[in-house]
Amino acid sequence: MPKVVAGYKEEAKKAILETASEVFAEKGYRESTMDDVAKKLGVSKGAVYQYFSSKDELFQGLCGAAAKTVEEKLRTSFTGPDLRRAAEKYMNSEFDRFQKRGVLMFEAFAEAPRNQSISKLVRNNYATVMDVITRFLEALKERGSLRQEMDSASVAAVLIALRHGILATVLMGVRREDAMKAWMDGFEAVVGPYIADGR
Amino acid sequence: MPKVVAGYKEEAKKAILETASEVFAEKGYRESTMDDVAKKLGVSKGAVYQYFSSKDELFQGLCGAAAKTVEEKLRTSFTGPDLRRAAEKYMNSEFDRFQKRGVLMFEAFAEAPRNQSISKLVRNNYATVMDVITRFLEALKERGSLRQEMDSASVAAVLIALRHGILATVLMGVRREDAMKAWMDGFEAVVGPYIADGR
Amino acid sequence: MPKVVAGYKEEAKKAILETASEVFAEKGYRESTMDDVAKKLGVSKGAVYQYFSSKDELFQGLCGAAAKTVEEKLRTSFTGPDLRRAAEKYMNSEFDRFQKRGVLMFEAFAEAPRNQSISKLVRNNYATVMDVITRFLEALKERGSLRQEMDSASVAAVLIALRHGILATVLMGVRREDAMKAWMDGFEAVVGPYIADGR
Amino acid sequence: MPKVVAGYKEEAKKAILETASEVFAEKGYRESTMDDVAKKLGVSKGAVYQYFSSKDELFQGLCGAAAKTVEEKLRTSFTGPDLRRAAEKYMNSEFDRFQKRGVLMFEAFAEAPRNQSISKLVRNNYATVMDVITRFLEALKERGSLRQEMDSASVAAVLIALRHGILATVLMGVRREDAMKAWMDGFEAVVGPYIADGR
DNA sequence: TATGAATGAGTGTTCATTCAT
DNA sequence: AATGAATGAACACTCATTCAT
Repeated sequence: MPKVVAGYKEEAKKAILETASEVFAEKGYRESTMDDVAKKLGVSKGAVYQYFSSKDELFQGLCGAAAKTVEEKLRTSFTGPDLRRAAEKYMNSEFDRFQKRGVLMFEAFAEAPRNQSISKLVRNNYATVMDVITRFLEALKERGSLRQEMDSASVAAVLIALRHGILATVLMGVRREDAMKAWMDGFEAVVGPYIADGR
Repeated sequence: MPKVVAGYKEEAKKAILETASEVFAEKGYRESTMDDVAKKLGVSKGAVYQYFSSKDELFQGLCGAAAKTVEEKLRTSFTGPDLRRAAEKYMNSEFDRFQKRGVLMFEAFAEAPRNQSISKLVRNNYATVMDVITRFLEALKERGSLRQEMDSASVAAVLIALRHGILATVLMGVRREDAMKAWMDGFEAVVGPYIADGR
Repeated sequence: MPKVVAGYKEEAKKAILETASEVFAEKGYRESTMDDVAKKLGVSKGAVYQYFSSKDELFQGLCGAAAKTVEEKLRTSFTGPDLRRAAEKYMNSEFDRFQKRGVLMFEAFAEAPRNQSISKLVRNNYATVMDVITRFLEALKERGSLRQEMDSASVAAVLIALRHGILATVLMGVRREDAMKAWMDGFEAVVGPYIADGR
Repeated sequence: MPKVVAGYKEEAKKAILETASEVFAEKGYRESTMDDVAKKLGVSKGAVYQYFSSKDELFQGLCGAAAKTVEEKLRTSFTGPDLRRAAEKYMNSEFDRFQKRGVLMFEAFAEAPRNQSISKLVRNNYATVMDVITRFLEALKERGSLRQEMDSASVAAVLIALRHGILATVLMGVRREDAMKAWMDGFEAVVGPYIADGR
C-alpha cells in the first residue's frame, strides 16, 4: 500500500502530474488510462482520483504546469548580455524537455478546440509569452542594443512562431543540430544586428 | 441504401476521406466514431469498412491526402515573378484550409510517435516540402533574384518552421491579420532582399 | 451470437423489458447490473444498449409497461354484473403478478422523488386509475346499483389506497388468504350495499 | 476533529441515525454514500464506522428506529375518548413525518426481499402494529363503544392497509387534505358507528 | 455491395471498507 | 476515538470490428 508521496497534498499532486505527463507523453492522452498512471505511480486508481477528480482535470493540471515551466524557462534564459547565446541556451533546454514531453504540446493543441479550459490555458500562455518577449526586446532597444526602428511586438510574434515551428520539426524527425541551426539562422535574421553592450 | 458514391472505388474513397476529415477535425480523431463518419455520409458503418479496413487506415488515408494537398499548394503558389505576393497568397490559402481542418495537423503530430505509418508520412512530407522549397530558392538564386551567398536549405528549413509556427498561433487564437503580418515580416527577414526580375 | 429476438425491434424491446423486470424484481433495480439483464437474455451488454440507451431508460420503460398492465387489468376486471366477484377476481390477478414483480412497485416509489420521469409516470398512473374507478362507480350509481349519496371520487380514492396497502402487506409477509379477506372486508365496508341488477 | 457527540455511545448512535435518515431520505439508500452521512455530521467516515460496522447495519438501525417511532406514535395517539379525532390526529402526525422521511419506507420495502434483517424488522413491525390496534379495538368493544359483532383483527388489518395506502398516495402527489379525507372516509366506513362514552 | 445488429474488450469513475497515524 | 488516504472491486456505458442477411 504505497502512498502517492510520503509528504503533503501539494507534493502528491506534483508527483502525480509528473508521472502522468510521462505516461501521456508516451502513449498519448486519449490512449493512456488512469490505470496506466496509477500503476506507474505504484498506487491504486482511487488514490489518483483523490487528487484529480477526472482524467480531464489531470490533463489540465499538466498543461498548466507545462505552461508555467515554459514561462519560467523563458524568463531565466534571456538575462545575460549575450542575446545570441541566450537564444541558443534557451532552445537547447527546450530540446531537452521536448525529447521526453514534446508531444504533449500537440496533444494540448489537438484538445483545445473541444476543451474550454485547455483553450484558455493555451491562449493565456501565448499572451504571457508574447508579453515577456516584447518587454525584453523593448528593454534591449532602450539600452541601444537593438535597432530603434524595430517593431518589438511584431518581432516577438515571429520569434514565437519560429520557436514553435522549430520544435515541431524536431518531432518530425529533424536532427537536433539542424533544428538548432535553423533556429539560430532564423533568430538572427529576425532580430537583426545586436550590439552587445548597448552604448 | 445509399451507395458511398455511385461511381468508382476511387471516387468512393475520396468521398469518405472528405467526410472523415470534416468529422475528425470537428470532434478529434480519437473522439470521433466510425458511426459519426458513416452517418455524416448517409451510409452504414459496414460500407465505410468496405473501403478502409480500420479507423486507423482511414486516418492514414486522410493524412496522406492532406500531405498531397500541401505539396500541391506549395508548387502552384510559388510560381509568379513576385516572391512576396506568392508568399502571401500561399499563406492565405493555408489559412482558409486551417479554419476548417487545421486541428488535424496536430492530431497527426500527436499520433505520429505511436503510429509508424503516420510518422513516415509526416517525415516524408517534411522531406518533400524541404526539397520543393530548396529547389525553388536555388532557382531564384540562379536567376539572380536572391543573394548568392544564401544557404537555400537553411532558409527553407526556417521558412517551413515559420509557416508551421504561424499556423499554430492561429489555432491559439491569434487573429488572421496579425498572423499574416508575422508571416510576412518573418518571410522578408529570412529571405532577404529580392530582385523581381533577376539582375 | 444469439439475437435479442428473431423478430422486429418492438418485439426485442418487449423481450428485454420482460427479462429486465424479472432481474430487477429479483435483485432490485440498483443492485442489478446491465450485465445481469444481458446474461439472462443470453446476449451481450451492447445489444441491450441498442434498444435502451441507459439503465434508467430501461427502468422507465419497465414502469411504463407495468402501469399499462395495471390499467388494463382494472378495465377488464370490473365489467360483469357482480361487483364483489369482480373485486375478488381483480385482486387475485394482482396477487399473481405481485408474487413475481411486486417489489418493483416499491422500487419505483423509492426512485420517484429523484427521478422526474418515474415521478410523472407514477402520478399519471394514479390519475388514470382514479378516473377509471370513479367513472365505473358513477355508472353503477346511475344504474341504481349503488347508493345515490355516495361520493364516487372519495370512494375511489379510498379503494386505491386500500388496494395499495393490501398489496404492501403481502410483501410484508401477510398470507394471501388473509390479505384477500382484508381486501374484501374493506371493499364491502367502503363501497357499501350493492344491488346487482340495479333497481 | 469533532466528536460524533460529546456524550455517550448511545447518544452518538442516535445522532448518526438521525443524520443518516435525513441523507437516505433525500438521496435514497443506495445513492447515498457513507461520506454523505459523515460530512453532514461534520465527522470523518471512520468515525461513523466506529458505531456502525457497515452501511447495511446503519440502514437496519434506521429502520428499527423508524419502526419504534411508528409503534410509539400509535400508542400515544389512540388514547382519548374520541376515536375519530384520534385517527385524525394520528394521520396528521404521520403526514408530518412523511414529508421528510416518507420515502425511507419504500426503500425498506424494496430492500426487504434481499435483506433478512430488514425483512424480519418489517414483519415484526407489522405484527406489533396489528397487535396494538387489535387490542385497542377489543378494548373499545368491551367498553361498548364499538359494535359487538366486529372482527377486531380483520378491521385492524384493513386499517393498517388503508393507512399504508394513504401514505403511499401522498408520495404519489395526492394533496394532504385529499389524503386526509380519504383516510377519514375509509376509517369511518371500516370501523363503523362509534359511541363515544360506551353504552 | 450495403446493412446494422451484435459482440466484447475496455475505460472512467465511484465507494464501501480498511488501517496507519 | 477519530482521521482520511488508500484500496480494489464494481459498473455503466462506448465503440471498433464482424458477419449473417
